[in-house]
Amino acid sequence: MSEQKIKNMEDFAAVSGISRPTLSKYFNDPASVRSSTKARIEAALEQHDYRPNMYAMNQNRRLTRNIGIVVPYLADPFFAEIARNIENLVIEAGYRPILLSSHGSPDQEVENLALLRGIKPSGVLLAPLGRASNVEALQEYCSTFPTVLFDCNIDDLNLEFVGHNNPQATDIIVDYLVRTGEPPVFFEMKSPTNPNANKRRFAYLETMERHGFEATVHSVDGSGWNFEEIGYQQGLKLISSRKLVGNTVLFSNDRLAIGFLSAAYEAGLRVGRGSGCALRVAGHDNHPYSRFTCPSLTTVSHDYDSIAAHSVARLLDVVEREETQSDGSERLFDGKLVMRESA
Amino acid sequence: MSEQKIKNMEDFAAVSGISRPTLSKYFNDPASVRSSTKARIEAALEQHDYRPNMYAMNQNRRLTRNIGIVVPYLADPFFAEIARNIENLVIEAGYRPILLSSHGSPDQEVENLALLRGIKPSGVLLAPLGRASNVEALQEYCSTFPTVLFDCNIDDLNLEFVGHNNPQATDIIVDYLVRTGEPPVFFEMKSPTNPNANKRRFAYLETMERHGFEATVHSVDGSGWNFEEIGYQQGLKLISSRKLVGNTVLFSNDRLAIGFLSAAYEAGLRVGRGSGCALRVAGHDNHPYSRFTCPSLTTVSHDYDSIAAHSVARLLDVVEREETQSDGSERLFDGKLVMRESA
DNA sequence: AAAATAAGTTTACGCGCGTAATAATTGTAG
DNA sequence: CTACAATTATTACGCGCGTAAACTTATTTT
Repeated sequence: MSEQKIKNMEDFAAVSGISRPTLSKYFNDPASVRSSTKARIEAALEQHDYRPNMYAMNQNRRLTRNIGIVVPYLADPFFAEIARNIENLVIEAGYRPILLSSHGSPDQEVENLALLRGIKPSGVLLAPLGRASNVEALQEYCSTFPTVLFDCNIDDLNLEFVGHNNPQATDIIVDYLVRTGEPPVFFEMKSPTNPNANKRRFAYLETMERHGFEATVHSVDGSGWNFEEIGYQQGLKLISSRKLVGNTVLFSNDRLAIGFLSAAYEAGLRVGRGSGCALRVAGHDNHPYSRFTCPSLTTVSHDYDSIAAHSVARLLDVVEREETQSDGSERLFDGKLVMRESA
Repeated sequence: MSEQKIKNMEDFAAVSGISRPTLSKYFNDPASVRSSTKARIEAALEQHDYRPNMYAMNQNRRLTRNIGIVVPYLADPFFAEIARNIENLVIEAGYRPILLSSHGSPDQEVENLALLRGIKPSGVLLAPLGRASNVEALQEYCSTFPTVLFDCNIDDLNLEFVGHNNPQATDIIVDYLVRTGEPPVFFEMKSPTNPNANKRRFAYLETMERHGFEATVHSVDGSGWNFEEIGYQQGLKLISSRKLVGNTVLFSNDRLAIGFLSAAYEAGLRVGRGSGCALRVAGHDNHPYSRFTCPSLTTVSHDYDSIAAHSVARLLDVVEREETQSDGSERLFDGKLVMRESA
């Protein structure tokens, strides 16, 4: 490694014997130069350790190769996992992911998009908060760059969406519960931010009707993103007041179920499929921690891989082929039943 | 909102009636201009919606006001929580956080620092992987910008560090366990990446010796970041082979304990403080999910708030006052005992 | 009110790289 | 070996903003 200080592309052009415009081309897209010169450049790069100034680079480029990823709440392992998958796919495709969390706050969500706009991203993958989102503001920003929504759709935005097939997922878990015992009651938060919860309730009601069973919905109080706490507190309340109907509970998501299982344990209620059990519990999402609850949680999994892969693929299609962005089209992936011990 | 297109600071200077250099000063630091002009600028901003081009801005600035935050594994809620706290503090201080996860990979860790170097951050808060880290590479990069280490120290880097007081934390949890029942055995991974685990084992051995008890360490197989899985699998193995010594187990971290509790439940082993219980379990970290285990997990909490606040404060001290970075100084915050039901 | 100080304006240049235009070179096909 | 196409080199300009210097205006001090 030679010790001359290479502070810009001009210097590097000098020591590498390659003209600056060609270097510029190379850094923009290594495949765009002849393979022999590519080799020469890369040899020189190993010797001299130069990296183009990112700010100067992106100032005049139309394609920054930055991809924004915005999730509603990164401290939720569910989103952390999806984000991790998406990040890797974005990197593999030769782009640079920029991961932002809205921390459950609509203002932060808008802030994140504002930041992204300043960064002139090639595209953005957005999992919106949902009903809490500031739709007008999002619309404003999302019109600035190619955007694909994932996990949670907002119809008014009229953007491409890829997500989970909530009706189908609800179907298979309800079917399973019905086949193996009593029909389930449904446990949800009264006013969930995420519209998936509503879709699941609708699907539950519909499926129950089709089966000819009476549906029961427990809509509990609580707001925010501390779902386990809500499941725990409201679960305790429901159990101690003996208002819980039936012996099978389907939760609107795994995190509520995780909290509830903790409450059931504390209340001495045995949960599971066995004969000695008072209650069966099932969830939605296949949350990373649902394997380790007591008992392990029967749930229905998102097709994480497909959702991540398809979101990224669709966005890059729009970005690379400069496709006109199709409006409001939806692509849903089926859930898979995950049978564990809780139901 | 007027509809003239304002595409750069010059245009905005024209419509706002303020000279471009003054605007530049304002955007660099709003407090650096007279309050009357600040008001005029902000009034104009509401009318015309202009934001300076971030790339052009940062190209020639020495202080980009970007703060890099690198954590080893963001899908771990423990780090997600710390990162969230730190992000908020950084924003409050008027800086822009850029959160990156190393996803458990030393290469990714180096990649992250390389990316940050390209972004010319004002400073970086780094929670390294630990023993797996590529120390030489980190050293190379961290000499480029002010860096404060948190959560996990690497002595060779000789950087400022703020973290958890592992010896003290181990002391209080062992003390508590000893006071309330049998002395604990220690459960850990055989070759943990995180040096905190080693510090905790040392502290355990020392504390046990001081108490005059015989120490027992179960060092189980397993690598990677899927700690719950390791705690579960190895826990099952230990339980079924009846090799578990004593009736009280202290885990090197909560995630292992969470997995183990799942195994114990499955094996029909009742965990807790009560008379009908076969086993007491305690952890380290006060992981966000430790409240919701069955039974809830007795553990010792990091002083999250202080660690986050102090890391940020120290970094900004160095950044703003251009202090020479003190070498290798350590600041540790005491843990707090969290008594729950598992021990 | 005059002097001293602080803040803003004008002017001008540079940052590092994108990119267009033209000339020179290389590689390939006939 | 010649003719052609595909790359690369040269040259030159612009992007949007930071910033320095000299000057002018507004505010504070005495």
